[in-house]
Amino acid sequence: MILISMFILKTSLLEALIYLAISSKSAVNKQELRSTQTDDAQTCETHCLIDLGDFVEIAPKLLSMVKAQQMAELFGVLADPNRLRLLSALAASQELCVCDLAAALKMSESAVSHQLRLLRTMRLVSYRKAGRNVYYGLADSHIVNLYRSVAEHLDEVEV
Amino acid sequence: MILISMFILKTSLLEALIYLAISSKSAVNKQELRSTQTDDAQTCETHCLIDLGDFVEIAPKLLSMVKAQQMAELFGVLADPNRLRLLSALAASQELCVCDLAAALKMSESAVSHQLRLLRTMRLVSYRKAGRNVYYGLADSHIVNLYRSVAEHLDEVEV
DNA sequence: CAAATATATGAACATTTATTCATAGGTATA
DNA sequence: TATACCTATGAATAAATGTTCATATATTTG
Repeated sequence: MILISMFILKTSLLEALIYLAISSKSAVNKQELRSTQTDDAQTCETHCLIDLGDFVEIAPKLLSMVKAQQMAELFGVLADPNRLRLLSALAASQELCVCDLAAALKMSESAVSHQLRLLRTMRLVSYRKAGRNVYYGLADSHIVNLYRSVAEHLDEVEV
Repeated sequence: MILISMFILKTSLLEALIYLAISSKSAVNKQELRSTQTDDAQTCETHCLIDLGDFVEIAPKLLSMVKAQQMAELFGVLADPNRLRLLSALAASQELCVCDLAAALKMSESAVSHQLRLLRTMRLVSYRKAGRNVYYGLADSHIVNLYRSVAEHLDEVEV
C-alpha cells in the first residue's frame, strides 16, 4: 500500500505539487515545527487517548502551521469552479487570449483577467504578449498535470 | 505521456476523487454540457485563436459548470490549514477525541467540532461514540488518500 | 438527582474571496 | 494623431467561510 503510493508519487505529477508547496517560502518551517512539537497544551482534563504516550508521539507528525497553510493555498487554487474551467480551456487548446477565454466560459473579461492573474501568480499559466493580445497557456507545472489527470479521468469515467 | 497518466490514474487514489466528483449528482451534467458546447457567445470582435475552428473544438472539452463545481468543492475540503492539520493528526493516530484534537492543534473545541462536522459530512472521517467521548478517525475515502499522498511525499522531501 | 464533563450546534462576527464597475495603459488601425 | 480594441487593475459589493460565544444535549459521577 505504501509502496504503491510511493511509486505513484515518484512517477506522478502530484510530485511537484508538493514540491511547490514546500519550496516557495519554507524558511520558517523548521523553527515553527519545533514549537508545535514540544508544546502539548491540554484543554481537557481526562485525555481520551488509550495511551497518553501517544500524545507525545503524535505531535511531531502533525502538519506544521506553515506547511498546512501552504498546502491549503495549493488546494485552494483548485477549489474554484471558474479557475478549474479556465484550466480546462487552456488544457483543451495550446494558447488562448483573455477575450476568447471569457467568451468560451461566459465569464466577463474582467473576471477572467483577475483569475488569470491569480493563476499567473501561482505560476500555473504561461503568459505571452503578442500585439494587443495576451496569450495564456498552461505552465509546465505540476498542478496542471494534477488537473489534467483528474480531468482525463473524469472524462473516462463519464463515458 | 497520456499512457503514463492513465496508468497512474488506474492505480492511484486520485481515481475516486474524480469518481466522487461525478457520481453524486451528475444527472444534470449531460444537458448542461450540451448547452455549453453549442453556445459560443463572443464578447470580442476579433478572436485570438489561430484557427477559429478551434473554438468549436474546445467547447466540448470544457469542464461543465456542474462538474467544475463538484471538483471545486472536493478540493475545497483540503483548502483549509486547520482541516489539513486535523487530518494529519488523525493520520498520526488511529482515533482521537475532540478534546485531544483541540489540545494537540491548539484550536478551540468548538472550532474542532465544527470542522469535524464538515469532514463528517464529506465522509472523510469515521465517528465512534464511547461514553461521553466521540472518537474520530480517518475514513476510507479517496480525498483522504489524496491528502495522504501529498502529505507522505511532503515528509519524504523534507528529510 | 445534581453537578461535572464531552460534544454539538445556532447565531454573531470577522475575514476572505470573487465578481462587477469604472478606469487606465498599451497597441493597432484609420 | 485620434480612435478603437484588448488587457490589467483598484475599489466596491456581495457571498462564502471560519471562528468565537452562548447554549443545548447526553453521559458519567458524586
